[in-house]
Amino acid sequence: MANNADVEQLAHQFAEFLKKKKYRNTQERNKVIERIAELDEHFNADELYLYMNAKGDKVSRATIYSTLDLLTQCHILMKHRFQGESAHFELASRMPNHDHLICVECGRIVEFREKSIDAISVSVSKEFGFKRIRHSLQVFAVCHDPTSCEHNTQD
Amino acid sequence: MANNADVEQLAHQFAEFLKKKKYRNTQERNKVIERIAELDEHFNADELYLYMNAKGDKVSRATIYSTLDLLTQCHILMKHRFQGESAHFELASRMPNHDHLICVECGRIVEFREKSIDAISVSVSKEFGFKRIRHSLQVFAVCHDPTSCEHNTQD
DNA sequence: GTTCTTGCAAACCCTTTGCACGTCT
DNA sequence: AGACGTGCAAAGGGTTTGCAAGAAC
Repeated sequence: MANNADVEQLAHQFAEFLKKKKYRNTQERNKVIERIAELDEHFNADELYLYMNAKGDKVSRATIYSTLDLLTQCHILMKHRFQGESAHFELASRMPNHDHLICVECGRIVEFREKSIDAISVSVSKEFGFKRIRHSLQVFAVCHDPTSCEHNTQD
Repeated sequence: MANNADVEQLAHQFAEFLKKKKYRNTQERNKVIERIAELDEHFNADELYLYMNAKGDKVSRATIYSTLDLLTQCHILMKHRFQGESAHFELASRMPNHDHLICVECGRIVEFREKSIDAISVSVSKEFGFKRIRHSLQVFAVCHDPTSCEHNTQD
């Protein structure tokens, strides 16, 4: 939980977005982006809510959800949905164009980059006359680490 | 809604699964598989429930959910989760190993087969010491058909 | 001062569950 | 007969929403 990805740069990017859309630049929204920059891992709305509460920030769940939505709109965050779980978010800048390898036994998620998938998704889109925006590839598998598979749920 | 994929073969496959697992072969479960064989498209639990009700079958939502789960377990159905929507199902035999191209404007879903993705998912799994089970690739894009994009939500 | 955002709790959707009744073996 | 499956309605988790109070512009 100590990444400190360019908070300034993120805050700036967010402020620009808000201005362009004529949304207000509130304290809560700024707190959210500060805290998000501290996170290294995927997180969901409730984890962020609890994290911020633990840090003494007083931001409601409703605001968390609404701000996460804004941050996804302006591509600061990527929103993922693994299996039947709650939505997970992560900084788009953290590891561009990666996909996920998910252990169906222990829930562990490994990130990987495989550039050919990008090219494939572009060519498939073109083939059907679509304009590609992004893709999401999830590979479900079983990891080989029995200890993790027995004890962990999302490590 | 008129495919009539091998109902017999599906029913047989399901019956075998039930027997092996010592689950009971009930009227409701059989009705479900019959109706599913009639469906050409993806569907969700509620759509199936309404479809069956319209056809005069009296099967509760609880049973629909439980039966869809069994059918997924024995690989007769594939279960997908697109975006933030409800779970969608489709016959696995309908189009093996395909992935989805999704228009973010109109929601239209195009299926495509691109065999190289399978190979990639296997080699990535191996690289991390995982044993691949399956993958799910969703390509988000904008389709070029303005009419559809304006009026439809899931066509 | 007006409009947008917040916070709270209630509503919401999809899915699962508890329990009494019915059905399969 | 006994165990399991069903149907109903209620509960559950995650997310959204309505409304009154508060902050941004």
